[in-house]
Amino acid sequence: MTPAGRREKLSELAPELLDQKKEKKTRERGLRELKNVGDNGVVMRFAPNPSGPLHIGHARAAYLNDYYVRQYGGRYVLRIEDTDPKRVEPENYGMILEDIEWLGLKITDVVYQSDRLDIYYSHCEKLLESGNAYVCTCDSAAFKTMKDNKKPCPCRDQTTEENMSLWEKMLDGTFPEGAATVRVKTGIDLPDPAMRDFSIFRIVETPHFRTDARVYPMMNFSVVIDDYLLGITHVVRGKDHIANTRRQGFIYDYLGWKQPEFYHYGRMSIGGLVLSTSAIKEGIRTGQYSGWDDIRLGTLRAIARRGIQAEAVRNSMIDIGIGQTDIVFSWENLFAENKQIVDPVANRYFFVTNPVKCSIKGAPSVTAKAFLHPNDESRGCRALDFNGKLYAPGDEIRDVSMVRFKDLFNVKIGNEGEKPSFEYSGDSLEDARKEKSPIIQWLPEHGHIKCTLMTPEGKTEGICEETVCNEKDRVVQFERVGFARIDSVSDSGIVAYFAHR
RNA sequence: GCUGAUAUAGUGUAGGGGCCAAUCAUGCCGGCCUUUCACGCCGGCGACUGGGGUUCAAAUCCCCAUAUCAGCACCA
Repeated sequence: MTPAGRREKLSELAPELLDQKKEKKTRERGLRELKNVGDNGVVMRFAPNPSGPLHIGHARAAYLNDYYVRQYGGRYVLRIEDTDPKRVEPENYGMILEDIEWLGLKITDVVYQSDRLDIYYSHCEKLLESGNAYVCTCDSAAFKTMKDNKKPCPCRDQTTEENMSLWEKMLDGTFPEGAATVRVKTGIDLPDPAMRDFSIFRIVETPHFRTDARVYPMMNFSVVIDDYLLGITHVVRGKDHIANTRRQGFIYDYLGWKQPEFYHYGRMSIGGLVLSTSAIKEGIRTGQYSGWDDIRLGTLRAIARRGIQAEAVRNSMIDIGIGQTDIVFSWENLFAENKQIVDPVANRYFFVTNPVKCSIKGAPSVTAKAFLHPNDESRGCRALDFNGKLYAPGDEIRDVSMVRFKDLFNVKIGNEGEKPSFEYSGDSLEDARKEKSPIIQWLPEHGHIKCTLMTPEGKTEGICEETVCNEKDRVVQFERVGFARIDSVSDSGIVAYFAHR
């Protein structure tokens, strides 16, 4: 029974089921509800540290939080966590902002932690004064040994006055880097070693280009202060922070503050890809990668360059959701999302690899018309002139006796001695179908341009239609090859980056 | 080692005691449509980690095992 017949039959038997079916189809993707959402919606945050541009892992955090802000309304705070002078570089700030722009996040507030050191200091002093923190001057390795054996270090018993004076010495430069740290008193005999008297401030002598401090808060401290002061209501972050959440709980308690709601999603590994910023940096330095947007990388700028749309990334991330299961990121699924977005808009063009110039005997000179998009004829056609000769894909005219050049005509392929010969064989599409001739792409003798198709595996040289020059920065579909973003157009030809089939 | 988390088709997800011989997407296979091996449409394939327990009833609750992951940094 044909699909139409089925539908007709169903409408006779049970018309209400037709609607049901449609409903299923349009089911929209979504995430689970958040707990304790107030009348004013939510305040969420995205908090990258500026050690490099954003990558696909950041996109998950960014979009998950973004989703809820859009869902419930409220504010979305971008917080630049730049409290490690050793890992912040000026150019990264700009790249992060660009990446966020590309992602299309609904950011409402932007704060830099390096602007807020005084706030952290004053709250640290509160903890010191209430006896919930102390300045530890032990060697870090020695402390670790004591901590591992549930033994308190001598500094733990210092008086408030002693702690305050040591704190002053941290700030005024008396202590060199590494000589002192502030610890929260959580309990040195806690069953979980990760909870025991962890550090909340340290001395770093490396200069910071945005501030001239030498004492910096540790993430577990600054995050608590900021989340509370900025009114963050819900935090969605990776499960690598699950211990941090519990650590931060101590600080919330000591300060008498209520915690936001926390959600921790599972680890996401990205198959066959270098994500570590330090490794990428090294690769760029040695010339192994062309830059942060080298298409072999998982940075957002790299996947953007390949023609992956931000919306496709968003859909993928929402689809993955906030489950705590560890997952393997699927390029396949991302590509499918991207295709859904890009297919209706991408113009179609011919791309020919390994081009072979063919003279077609007995063929009339014609101008072929091919739709820019087969499902939207209103967009018009490309015109491809044929004047006796054309370029055919070398690999596809071997071992066949007849082909149809798409939108042109049929050609019989014979073998005269060593060289194949080509003979016009009519315009009839039916004939080609009858013969089961492959329908293949081709390019005019004049009116084509060199085109290099870049893929993560390497480059493919070929030629494509001249008018592709007008598609710079857009995604096109090279028929039977796949979708690609036109990256550059010059006299020497076109460079396109392959996205996916 | 200690602490904690998680385990549903190849991949990602839904389902949180009976409506589950388990959802949806992707993938793969077959068909239809088509001057692309695209898109669209139709059909099919494919999974509850294992073992105990609770219960009339367990993918769902409990315990154990196994596996994986995370944290135990003066990084974030």
